[in-house]
Amino acid sequence: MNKKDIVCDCSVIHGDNVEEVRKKMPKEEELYELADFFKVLGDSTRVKIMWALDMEELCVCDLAVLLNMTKSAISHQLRALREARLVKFRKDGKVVYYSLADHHVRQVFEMGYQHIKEERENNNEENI
Amino acid sequence: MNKKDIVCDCSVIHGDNVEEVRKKMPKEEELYELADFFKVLGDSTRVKIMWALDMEELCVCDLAVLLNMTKSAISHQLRALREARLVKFRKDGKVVYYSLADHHVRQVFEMGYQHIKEERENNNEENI
DNA sequence: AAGATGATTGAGCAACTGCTCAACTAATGT
DNA sequence: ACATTAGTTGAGCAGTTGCTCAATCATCTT
Repeated sequence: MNKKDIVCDCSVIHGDNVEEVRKKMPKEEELYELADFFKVLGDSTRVKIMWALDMEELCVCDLAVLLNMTKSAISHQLRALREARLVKFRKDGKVVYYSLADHHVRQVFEMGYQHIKEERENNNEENI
Repeated sequence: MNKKDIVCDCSVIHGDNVEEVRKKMPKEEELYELADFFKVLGDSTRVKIMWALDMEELCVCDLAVLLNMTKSAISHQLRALREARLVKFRKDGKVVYYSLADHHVRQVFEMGYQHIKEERENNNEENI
């Protein structure tokens, strides 16, 4: 009955709420996947790459020049983006062209951008 | 004129595209902020907390019980969420109640969830 | 005032991340 | 065949992150 006191050093305060939420929560596995999805977007280099690819299909070299980084560094990050299925690529001779995998991602992306934009505006007012 | 060969060891392949993209890119500062925003969501514990708070206002203790973690661990993560302005809180006596700060966040959240759901379905087909 | 409890905090440690460097593959051109 | 160039990869290192533990704060109860 006392499934609470395994780790937490407190008496249950709102047991009913907790149980209700527990029932409605998505599967552990899905939440991990969701966190991983955001984790991939949670790096400034990858954000820049994604933003660039949102505008134009580009090769590794282009991205390296654009972001002033080595091809190696870019390639490592592209790997993460590939594995997360956020970008796709095509080969043409020696050159590998990358582009966004998915319109969905762009939406999440732009919504996040909108959010921080609004945050900025709210901070600038600073008096309500 | 040769702003390219600072770091990258390759001749510019699509210089025009690169310059075009460079012009259109948001400010460095904003991209960092955007990455930080996603970084905060990019952890399974924080995702769980956010998901729980999306359903119900909860206190630290509730969250600790729900996720079977110490109050300390939860509190540390709530701090990150607070600083990123993703959650807000109110105090009632000793108890601190947390809830989502913003409807925006929920949207990003749910869109991300939808994305990984679709990914899963596509993977299950595996033959087109 | 003293004790109990919810919550926060800082130090410290193990695990993870992002870059560099060097080695490598693959395709092109001579 | 050889050199060149676009891209990938693995090891290694510095910096970051998420948890634990102990101490502390804040509020309620007695």
